[in-house]
Amino acid sequence: MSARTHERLIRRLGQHAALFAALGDQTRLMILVKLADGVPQSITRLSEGSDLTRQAITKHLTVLEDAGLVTGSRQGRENLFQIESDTLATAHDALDAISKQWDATLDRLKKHVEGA
Amino acid sequence: MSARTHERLIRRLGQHAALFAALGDQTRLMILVKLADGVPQSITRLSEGSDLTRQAITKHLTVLEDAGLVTGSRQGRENLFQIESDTLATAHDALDAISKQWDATLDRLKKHVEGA
DNA sequence: TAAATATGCAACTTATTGGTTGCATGTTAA
DNA sequence: TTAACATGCAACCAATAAGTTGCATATTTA
Repeated sequence: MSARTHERLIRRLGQHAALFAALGDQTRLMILVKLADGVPQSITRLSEGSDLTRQAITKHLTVLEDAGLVTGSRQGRENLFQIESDTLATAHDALDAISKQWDATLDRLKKHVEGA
Repeated sequence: MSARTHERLIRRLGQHAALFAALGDQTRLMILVKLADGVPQSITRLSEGSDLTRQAITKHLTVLEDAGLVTGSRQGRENLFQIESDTLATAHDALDAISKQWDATLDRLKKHVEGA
């Protein structure tokens, strides 16, 4: 691996880490699940049924928005949030990158054991 | 959604959150990448090339192990760690669950717009 | 216009995380 | 049997995260 390739890898890891960190909270996953039906929802709406305060939910939404997982748009007195499926796909691909590398190793290993 | 289904969902979200949280750190992703070539490596080995202390790496390995992403086994005076690809697949599936729900919504939406 | 609604902003508290240093213990090799 | 090596354990520190309360502001609606 060249030095430049290595640098790129590091940078990408940083972005991915931020993404996973945003996903690494039960409340935030719950918010994503609520938004996964495609209907944009207000902060108050997203707070309903939770035992947390509206402000806590707002903070979580900020984290999700910074990670690019949701976007909010002010609509009158409401701030409607919706999911960003592309970013979700990015996280998906990051896991693929690691697991595929591992799978490739597994293949080589299997062939080796089989005497191929 | 029934109350029991809802409980299960919550429990699963908790597990998934822990998994993503473990993935949500640059140093830990780096460790996983190092282990992704399939060769079990000692703590000292995994610490080489990092500007962190061995103990810091040890802590990260503990987090990864608690999340089920790696396992360590003592071999003489070394503790050799290797990746657990199944757990990685679990995280993968969790993202699938959310993004597929979103994709389904998108499909319905598209059909609706197309007047189908 | 006045009341109700939805949100934003800021200060503050507590718990967790990421990191360190120092020292003890077990293992291998000269 | 020492010396070198690999790790484990514990105390400690600084920064960040998660949550709260209180108050201000903008937007509807009766």
